[in-house]
Amino acid sequence: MAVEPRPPASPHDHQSCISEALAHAETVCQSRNKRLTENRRAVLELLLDSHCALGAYEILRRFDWGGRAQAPVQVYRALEFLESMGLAHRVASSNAYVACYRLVERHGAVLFVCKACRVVMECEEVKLGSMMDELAQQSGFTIHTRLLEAVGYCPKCAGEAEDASA
Amino acid sequence: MAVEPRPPASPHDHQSCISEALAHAETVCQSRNKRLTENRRAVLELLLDSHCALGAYEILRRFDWGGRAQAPVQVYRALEFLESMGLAHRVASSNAYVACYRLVERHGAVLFVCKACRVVMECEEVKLGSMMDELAQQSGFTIHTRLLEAVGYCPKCAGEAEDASA
DNA sequence: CATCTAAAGTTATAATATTACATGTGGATT
DNA sequence: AATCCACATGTAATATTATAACTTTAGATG
Repeated sequence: MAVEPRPPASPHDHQSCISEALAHAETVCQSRNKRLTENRRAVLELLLDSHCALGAYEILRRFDWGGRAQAPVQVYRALEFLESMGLAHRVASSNAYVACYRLVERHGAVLFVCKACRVVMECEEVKLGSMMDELAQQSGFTIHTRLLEAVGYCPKCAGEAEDASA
Repeated sequence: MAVEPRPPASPHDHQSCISEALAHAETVCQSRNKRLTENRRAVLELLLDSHCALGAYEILRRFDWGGRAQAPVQVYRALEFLESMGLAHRVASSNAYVACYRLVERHGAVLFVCKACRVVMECEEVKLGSMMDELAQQSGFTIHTRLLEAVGYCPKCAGEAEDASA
């Protein structure tokens, strides 16, 4: 259960990080016989751009509507699709959405959400997930989806908070 | 990390379960020098009544306003207070709120939320919590709050789903 | 009683999400 | 190519969830 190799707070080749994620998205969709349409792709790109949790209406505002009316429902539809493909995650603690940069199909995730800059760091949830399954089994509960989040400060923002108080 | 001794799906003495929780609430508030006012207590009682996740507006509708205007903000204020005291939890997966029946101060929780009947079963999160802490530490993240939920079917509703399909 | 603070009251509005129905589009089938 | 179908999009309206700003009240304390 190691931390992902590409923590957003540290420097990385963001362009290739994005293009790899997009290529992966294409693959995932093809393999499941779904279409990564223009809208869906555009929303994914918007999300991929920032490593941050964005609200649906923030996406809506940034979206290039090309003359069409701004329609929340379009954004939500794209998000729902991306989630179902494992290409984005809902950040329940802040009613927001974040792109997934991991090139892994069908996975759960632990999300570490920074209160200050909204960056989201994603980790594997294999061990945590199976522990929850165990707990569930003990009580006869049937799990469909798991939600694992922590809210706090990313390394960068934690450091800045320290500086300010010093 | 055993399942709580009072799983809501199984029969229990609900009256004493409620009154114990209320007594505990009084104690907690006193020990922290906070007031469990009428409003706060009334919202807590509403929640305690059902073992279920209720939306804020559901609480608002069930609330006895005694001639006053129905005000969402009052409900949210009470909920915020109860949460801060560890007497209720926000159910992030469904934007709802549930009473806490555990007589333990200042605790995290794993919530198992039934999609069908909305019952919430709460477990300790000690082990899961410390695993998350470990993960966080590895990546330099500072955790303030954790969110651990599973959505699925409680034993009762899972059974019914089986019956229906049989 | 004067004063201070936490809580409640009131009104308005912001932010998030969904429903319903019409229209378009790409791919398979004939 | 014409037809059909499933899926995706377009559009409008509305439901649901949450907060902001400001006033008034109630409880504690000197």
